[in-house]
Order: sequence, then C-alpha cells, then structure tokens
Amino acid sequence: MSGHHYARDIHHNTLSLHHHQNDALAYRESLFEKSLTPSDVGKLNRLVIPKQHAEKYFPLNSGGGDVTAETTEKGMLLSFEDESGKCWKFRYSYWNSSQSYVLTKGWSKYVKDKHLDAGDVVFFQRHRFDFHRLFIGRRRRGEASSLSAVSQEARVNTTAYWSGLTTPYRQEHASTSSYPNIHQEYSQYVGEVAETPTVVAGSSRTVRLFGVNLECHGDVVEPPPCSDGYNGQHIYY
Amino acid sequence: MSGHHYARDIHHNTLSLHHHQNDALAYRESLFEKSLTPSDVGKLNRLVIPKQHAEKYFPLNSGGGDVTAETTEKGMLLSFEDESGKCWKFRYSYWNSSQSYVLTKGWSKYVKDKHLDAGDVVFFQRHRFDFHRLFIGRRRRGEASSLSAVSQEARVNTTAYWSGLTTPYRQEHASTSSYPNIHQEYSQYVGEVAETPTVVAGSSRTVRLFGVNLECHGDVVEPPPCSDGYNGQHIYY
DNA sequence: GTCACGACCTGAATC
DNA sequence: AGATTCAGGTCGTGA
Repeated sequence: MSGHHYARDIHHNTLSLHHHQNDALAYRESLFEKSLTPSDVGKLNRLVIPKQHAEKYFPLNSGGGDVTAETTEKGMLLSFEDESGKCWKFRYSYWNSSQSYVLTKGWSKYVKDKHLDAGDVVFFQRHRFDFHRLFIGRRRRGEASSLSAVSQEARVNTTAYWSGLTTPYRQEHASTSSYPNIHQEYSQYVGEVAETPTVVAGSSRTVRLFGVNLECHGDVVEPPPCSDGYNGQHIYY
Repeated sequence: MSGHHYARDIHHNTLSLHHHQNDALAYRESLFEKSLTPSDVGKLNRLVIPKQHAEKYFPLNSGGGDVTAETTEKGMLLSFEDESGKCWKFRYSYWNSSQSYVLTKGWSKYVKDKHLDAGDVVFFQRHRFDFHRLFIGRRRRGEASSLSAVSQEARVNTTAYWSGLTTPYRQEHASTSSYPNIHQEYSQYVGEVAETPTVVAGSSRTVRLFGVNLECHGDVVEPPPCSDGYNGQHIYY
C-alpha cells in the first residue's frame, strides 16, 4: 500500500492508525531517561524526575514558555503515549519539601501495568513538531539502550517495541484523553496548513507536514516485516 | 428535692444544671458509634465517619434539610457536648479524593483529652427534639455497649459515665459555643411554649416539654444511688 | 523545627 | 467485574 493510500484513508481507523503510529516514531525526539530506583517502583507511588530534565522539558511555571500539558484545578497533568499508543496521564508537580519534581497520581498504575522493577529504565520523548505530544517507554534492566545520545537527530529503527500495536489505537486512546483524538489532531493539522501529506513509496520519501519537508527513509515509515512483539534486543535510535 | 424545686431554680446554675443534664440524658437518641481504628487515634488527626451515617445525620449540603451546625468560611463546624457537658467543636468535611467524611480540626485534642486508643468506641447522639444539639461519648475497648440497637427508643440508665459532671457546666460550655448557652436555650424553649416543665417526684413521672408529655422512670431522671465514677460495667440504653 | 491541619492519593476489601 | 468504601498514607501551609 502506498503512502497516498494511507493519506487518502486518513479517516480510516486501522490504516491511518498504522500510518500515524509510524509518523510518530519518525518525529519523536528523545528527552531523557531514568534508571528506576526502588522508591520509583515502590510504595511511594511517585517518580522523581531529575531536576535538570524536569525544568528543561516539563516546565511547571509555564508563564513564559511552552505549555506542556493541561493545567487544571487539580494541578498539572502530563499525558504520555506509550509504545502501544495507550495514553497515560500523570500528575506532575514540584515538592518543596524535597526540592524535587515528581510524577505522582497515575504513576503507580503505570509501574504495575508494565511490571517495572528497580533498575528498569523509563525514557521520555516528545513529538518533534508538537511539544505537547509526549511519549513514554521503558526497557528492562540491563537491556540495550540507545546507541546514540539522547536528544540527537532521530535515526529511528522501528522495532516491535514501539511499532507493536497490540490493541486498537482508538479504543485505548480516545475518549478519556484530554488531548484531541490523535486522528482528529492529525486531520486538523493537515487541514490547517491546507496540505495533504505527500508520502512517496520507495526507500526514501518526502513528507511535507506542518510546512516542513521531511526526508524519510523506508524503515522509518514502514514497519519492519512483522515483529511479533517485544523481544528485548532491539535498538531504538 | 422535688422536680418542682428544680424547675423553680431553673436559673440557678448548680441545680438547674443537674436538672438539665438529666433532661438531656432522657432526650438523647443514639445516632451511631464507631470503633476507632489506629488511624482515627493516630497522627492523621482525623476521624473517618462512615458514609452512611455521615450522610444521614450530618448532612453537608444542607440546602434541603436540617442545618446541623454552623457553616462558616472555615468550613462546617459541628459542636458536641461530652459526658461532662463540655463542648467540643470539630471541623467536618468531605474529602473528594477518598470519598469520605471526616472530622478534622479539633479531633486530635479530643483524642488526647480522653486518652482514646484504637479499639475504643466513640458514639454520637442528638437531642430528640433539637437536632442541633449533638452529643459525643466514648467507652473503652471491650466494655459493654448498648443492649439495644442504635437509634431506637431511649431507655436510659444514667451512669457515672454520663452523669459525672466534673467541671462547672457554664464555665466550659459558654462563650466559645456557637450554640446559645444551654441555660438560655432551655429557658427560651420553656418561655416559648409558656410552660413550666412539670416533674413529679416518684418512680414514674411526667415531664411536659416542647409540647410533649413524656413518661420518665425513676432511673431516667434521677442518677443511680451515687455511682462513684465510671466502672465500665454500666449499660447505657 | 515541630505540629496540626487541609487537601490529596492509593490499595485492599467489599459490595 | 466494575464501583464504592475507607484505612492508612502523602505533601504543603501556617501557627
């Protein structure tokens, strides 16, 4: 199936889904990662975010700059998509008592769902052109990390880890999300710039999106030949 | 001394006090009780009130019904008289996060004052004809409870536990209370109905109060022959 | 610095 | 089995 086909079927769940999923992969940039401490996965139900990264990527006093998330009367909520497209929301705040930035509410559910243990690594990414779109991922302790430094130019080897979409995307992501449904979001962007994303089949393509021409290599847009789930040995960047 | 004597001396502190105290006993109805958990007497400084009882007896959204207490800018305050006539005020509120009703401010002082431990029981009562008048009492872990069910017809065996008035009533109860001074309150009621409470000495008497004739048995109005303090074996209802 | 207290959160148990 | 209850926690503020 060609890119054109995907583009035309942008409102078709299954196809645009897959398409979008890989777009997301291509346009993700790594922010930072953290090796989880026993406290991060224990009964404290919180993840301490290293201050340098917190202040750089998840600014709390968004009076001046980026609004990274929804700030409600219940405090700041950060939404992250995981490797399956599922949306995770965490309360994010600064604890004066410990001078630290933490993810609290929602974190313990993530830890349980992913069976995270001390020493496992969580990493954070965001969409290259939409800083509001955040991603979270994890790998087991001792498993291979990124080959390249964090925050560098994205050269993505799609893997089952990220592309293994095990559940229908809309089903898990849709109505409870504070963000627009990702398909609506996508369509909306395309509509705003009065463009149809151009994806040319082949080993190297150009996608024009958000007013930017992007060179995409084959392994970026297309998933690898059916990775059957996470095997723990893939390289992500 | 006869009931008439008490009635005539309604404005005499010591005597009318005693009289009133026993009236209160007769006209109290039990609401509910709770066996205190370690948290209820620990550092959390709060008492969780079982939701069913909270919503039934201490309604917070008093838009429709009884106003049980004063609602200030500092939240709702409930005032309770204890066994000695002392007035205890507690902040009463609903915690959205845990969906529970709690007594907070003031509760820790009560726990300390009464030396309450986990397993001890606190119970709540109100005046049969004045739902604004609330009472709080406690008994030690393992001590005899009510013989009859909560909220049933009052058959009160006065005991040292409730009748042991150890401190002058007005001194402890008066100025800080949001309720009228109980003597003023009493006099006011009597005045309103243009009656003098009639208490006939003997083993069975009739008291007309608030327009209602009440049959009172000897052990209701008069204390038992000098209980010399709480011995833990009295039955209250 | 400590403590009481307000608000918020979670897991276990229960309905 | 999803929702509710509540015991046992957390942090932040102010006295």
